[in-house]
Amino acid sequence: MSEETYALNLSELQESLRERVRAAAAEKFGVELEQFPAEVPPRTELGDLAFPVAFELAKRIKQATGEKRNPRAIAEELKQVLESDAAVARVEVAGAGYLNLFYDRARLLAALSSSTTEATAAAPSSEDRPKRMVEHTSVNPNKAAHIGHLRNSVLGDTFVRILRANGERVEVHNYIDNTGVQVADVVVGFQHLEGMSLADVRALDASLKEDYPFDYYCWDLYARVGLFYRGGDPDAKEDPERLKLRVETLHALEEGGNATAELADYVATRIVHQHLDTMRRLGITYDLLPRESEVLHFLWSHAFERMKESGAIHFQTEGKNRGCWVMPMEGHEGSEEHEPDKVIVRSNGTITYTGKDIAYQLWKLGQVDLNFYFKPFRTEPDGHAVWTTTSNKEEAASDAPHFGAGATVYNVIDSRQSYPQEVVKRGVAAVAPQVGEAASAHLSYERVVLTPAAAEELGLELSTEEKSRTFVEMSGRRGLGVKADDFIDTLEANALREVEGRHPDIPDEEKRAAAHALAVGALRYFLMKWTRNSVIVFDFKEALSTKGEAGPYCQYAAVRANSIFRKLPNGELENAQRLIASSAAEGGEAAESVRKVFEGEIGDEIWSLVTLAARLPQVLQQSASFAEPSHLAKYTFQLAQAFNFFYNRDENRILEERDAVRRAVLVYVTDFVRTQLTSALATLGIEVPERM
RNA sequence: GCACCCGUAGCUCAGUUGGAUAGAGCGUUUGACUACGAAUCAAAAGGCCGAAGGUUCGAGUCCUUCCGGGUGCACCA
Repeated sequence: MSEETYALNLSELQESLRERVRAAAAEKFGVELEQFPAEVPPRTELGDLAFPVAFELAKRIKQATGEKRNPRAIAEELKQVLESDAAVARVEVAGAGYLNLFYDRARLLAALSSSTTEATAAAPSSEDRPKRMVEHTSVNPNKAAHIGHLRNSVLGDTFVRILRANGERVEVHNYIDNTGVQVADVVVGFQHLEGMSLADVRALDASLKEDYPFDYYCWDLYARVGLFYRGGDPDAKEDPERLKLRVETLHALEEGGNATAELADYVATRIVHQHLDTMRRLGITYDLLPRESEVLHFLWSHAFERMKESGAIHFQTEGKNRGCWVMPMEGHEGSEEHEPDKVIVRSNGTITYTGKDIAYQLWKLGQVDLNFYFKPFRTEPDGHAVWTTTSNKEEAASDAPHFGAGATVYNVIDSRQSYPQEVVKRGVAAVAPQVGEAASAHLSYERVVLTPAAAEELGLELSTEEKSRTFVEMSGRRGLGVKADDFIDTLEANALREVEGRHPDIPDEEKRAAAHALAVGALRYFLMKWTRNSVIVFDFKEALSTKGEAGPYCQYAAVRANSIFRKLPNGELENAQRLIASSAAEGGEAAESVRKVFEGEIGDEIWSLVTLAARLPQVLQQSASFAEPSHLAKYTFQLAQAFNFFYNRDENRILEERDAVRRAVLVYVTDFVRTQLTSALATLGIEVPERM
């Protein structure tokens, strides 16, 4: 390696160059720069890095001294400072005063490989790091998961992977509302519509076929209950008399220790397992499943005390909220119909959803001393243990991990809950000012809706009003939605057909594995390519596509790169790595011959591919700080696209390249790109199959 | 009424914390497979970035107003 140790990756190099600019600005112009941007020029010909800092300096100098200086002249002075860095080959002053830096391509190329292996070797997250709590999925355990739920889970899981890729310590929660209205409704269905006992439901469950499992059964049953409440007319209002069944059932669930609660527990637990099965197909797992029943029984009273002590809530003795414990929401306007205060405990003594949420959030942040009892829920095939909470002390495992006590909390919840989430954040801050609002983040996202065409494909009869709209909302009550398992099945079947056609000779097991990887790639990419606050209008044709901006496109680029290495003689990659490293270390002619490969139009193209691939750590960092996984998805696609462009050039055909140095560079670059691409895809939860 | 989100190519969307000539995919038209894999690539066409002001050396990006769409503002969960 080089005799001088300089930055190993681009962001470190960039930071050290920025430091040089900062120092030079202070020394030469007496200006202290705080934050100033460094950017990637729009085209490689313009350089690898640009500092549009001369404009800012000209302004600051004028402010300080009244002296008017030309930005170009300022840039010229900074130019020399930057050129003295060994990693910088040259600097150009462009346009009105841009400082454009060109890296020493031979040197940087050699430095990149070592930084990559370090960056992609799944940075171990040390125990003493602050813990990031991510809650996602949290699907009501009363029916099969649909595509809208998948957006939540994939978003949450991808964010978890991004945090981990940044070396963060993460704990993943999937909150289980096992005593809520939605579970109660399905119980009403079993008990009152079908006259079933727990034993009957168990027997039914055991008798159901694979293509119509329990969660699908409940999906339909739930829709029937919705219809039942409306007296059989989907457009009618809910009948208060029939709704009494719901209230009674809900009451029994909260009470516990009765047949209705037992039935509910069976339904909820059974469906949680099915949800976990569904999510596991996409590579999604959890550390802890906190259940509402335990939040109510164990956590609430302690959290309630803290809320009262801290003055975050107070008892209302008059007005509309008389008899309630409320939290004032300052800055939120009240009106005739809307009180500015938020009710936490109702006048009948029951707790609102928001109240429970604040309690749970306080626990996540280590602000409630009490701990739950934990027991193992199940172990995934890869050995990952999933835990849950329990009210039964006897069941409690003594070797449970230390859950809770996180430094920050990210809740993946759709944007309609922005206001309740705001209340939770403020509530936590009111109870625990030292934690404040900054510890709570709402990862809000827009929902998945259906095109009218997609809704009709699902067999729904649309009203003329709905047909004229651009989209139709999914509705559990109407039983309208694209079931997650159905959709994954379709994706896998389509992919299997394609693989079958291309590689009829490979073993069936490999075909199925490839089809699965492609289905996951298509689905996860499809759900991740949009920014969080963009509504996904689900269209079958688009969601099933594997062409263009899609997961399989990215996988295909990696597969093609890998297949080159299958055909390369043993040891050629290692030789290429040695050659690049030694040429950079020795300099002189050896380095010159490497530089020559990067000259000209094609050289620029190859170099731009290298710098794009090298940007992965920055993209990961940015995706984490903006909490926006779609940035990573977009980047991954761009990298795949850039590789395909490189790959399709006749001049870049590695196996036919005769020039030893050029061939070594091509091998080295291709290896670097496939490593970064594979790493980016892995962070998106997408695997690269051997063949596809 | 109040708060938040969105308005960019025919369609669906990006646009890197204010930077250089606003980009992709789909769709349309044309071309490239006895292959380092065509789930690919090349090329063409397509734009008053909702409107009007303002701040700035510089605005799709920031501020104000307006227009048009979405979502919240429960003692529901």
